[in-house]
Amino acid sequence: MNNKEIAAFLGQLADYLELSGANAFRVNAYRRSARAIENQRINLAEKIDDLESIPGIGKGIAAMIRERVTTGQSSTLEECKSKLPPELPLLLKIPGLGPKSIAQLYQKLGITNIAELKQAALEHRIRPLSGFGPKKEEKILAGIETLSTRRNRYLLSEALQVAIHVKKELSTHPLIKQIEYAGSVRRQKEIIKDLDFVIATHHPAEVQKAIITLPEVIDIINQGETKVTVRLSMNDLEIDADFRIVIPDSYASALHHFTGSSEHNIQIRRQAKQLGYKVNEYGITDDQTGELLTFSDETTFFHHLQLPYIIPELREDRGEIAAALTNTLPKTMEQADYLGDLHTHTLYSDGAHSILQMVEAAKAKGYHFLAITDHSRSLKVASGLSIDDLYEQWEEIDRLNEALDDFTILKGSEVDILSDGTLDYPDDILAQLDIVIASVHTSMNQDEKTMTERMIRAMQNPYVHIIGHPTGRVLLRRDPYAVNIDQLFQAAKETGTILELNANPLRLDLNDQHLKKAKDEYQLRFTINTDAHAIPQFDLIEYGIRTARRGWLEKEDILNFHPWSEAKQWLKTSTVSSK
DNA sequence: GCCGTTTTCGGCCCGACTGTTTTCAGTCG
Repeated sequence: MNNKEIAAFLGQLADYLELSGANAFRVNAYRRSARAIENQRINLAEKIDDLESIPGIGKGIAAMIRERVTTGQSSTLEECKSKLPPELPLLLKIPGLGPKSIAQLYQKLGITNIAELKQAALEHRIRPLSGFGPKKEEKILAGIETLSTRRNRYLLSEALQVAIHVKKELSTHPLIKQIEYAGSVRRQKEIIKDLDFVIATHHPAEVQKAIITLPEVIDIINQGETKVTVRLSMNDLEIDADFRIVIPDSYASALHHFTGSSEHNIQIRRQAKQLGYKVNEYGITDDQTGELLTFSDETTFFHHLQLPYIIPELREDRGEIAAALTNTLPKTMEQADYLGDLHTHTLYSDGAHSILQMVEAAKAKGYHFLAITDHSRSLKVASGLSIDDLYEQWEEIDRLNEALDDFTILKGSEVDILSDGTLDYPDDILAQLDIVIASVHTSMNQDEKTMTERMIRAMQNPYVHIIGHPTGRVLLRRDPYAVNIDQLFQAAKETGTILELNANPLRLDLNDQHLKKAKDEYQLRFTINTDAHAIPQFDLIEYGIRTARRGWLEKEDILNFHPWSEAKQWLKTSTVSSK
């Protein structure tokens, strides 16, 4: 049983407890413990006797985890399940419905699932309950409809496009002093549910009017004095957006507050409390004097809490406050220092541009090197290169390299890992390449043992330098391969194989949490590449770099931030290598 | 249920908005 499963188990307990009217702090204790476990570096099953050393886990929860891990059962969970219908927690997903309302619906009307709730609402049977009325009834019906029909998860790249556009539209407004998108988009999370904006103005009423009359607004969901929620439609994409309006003095605090994450904010407020302060979206209040302090920017806000500036990407309550207190935050990498892409495709396989065109685009971005890594021969759907094609490509690269100063084109391949873990080119061919990325593109449904062994076998090949998109997920479309990530990392460590962070916003693979784990527990090294199939995709590197920041990586950990003469020393060396 | 430079009890982050109320509970972020 892995940490994720244990965390899910505790989350399930929290849901049931909440629905049965348990003390909110007790419920919260379960949720906190679930979160603490998700962030644990060590597999809990191996730490089963020492669970109480994890902050947030005491005797009670530790005992429940032990029972669940060792027996596969949980008497507490069984008891909860025997008292409440199994589908009741699903009602928590309906917007506007919380534990109190659901408990009442169950107790008074015997509602146990969404279908029954819908029926009761349509028959106006929920109206007489205390706290319910016609509007609530309508809201519930709308919520059920939304749940079943509307898309409410977006790629970072999709959400960011809307956020940037709206920010630009409003920033020209004469009464808006400052505007920024906040929330998960600013933290660069890979999947976004809704947008958040913070606006500084002395004229909230006029600004509100400007917001609700934006051409993208198709629905006004909430409207208060300082907060308005709307539904936006742009590029065939509909997404909710919260706007928070504050006076300019409060802007920095509000920006921090609405950037979150909420778990990060809780930790910030705890830190503040220890210093005798109270933090809210308007500023920091001194407990002694009652004075509200405001800040010109987030940096001075953090400094007042005796912390260095923490970049938004790190604000996930994964230890950033503790690291800030000890000055051990990762050094922030900048895109300007990225020296070259090591995973790109050209017309030779399924790319859209020639080698020369790709090289010119790379030079224009200020790169110093570029690896051409077209697909290998068996990947027919992507026009994989035969060995003869490869020879032809090498000649072209040699010719181009001769004409280039201060730029190096590397001969590479994204070679397929065949279903048995062997590679799609023979070793004598691989040995002649500057850079070999091995990737899985076929038989993606193998069981965990088979897939893990397959990938490890590929890493054991002395000519494989990098594993491309190691988990194979495609966000919102395809699950990762069934691969044992710890075994994969261990093998990478033993074989000296570098793991890729594929920067395409559909992949972001490895993800932030994997990166942190791979660095902390296995001291691995990484490469960030776009996998560009066309020139504009070079720009996707920004998603990779920001995901790497979320994974607590630093320049030093990443191949692409080093000059090629240095970077190539990182690659696995083989005695038969011709290089 | 967890926790302690406020230490074994009594707190636990903080505020906006809605829809229901007749002063506020519930939900959300």
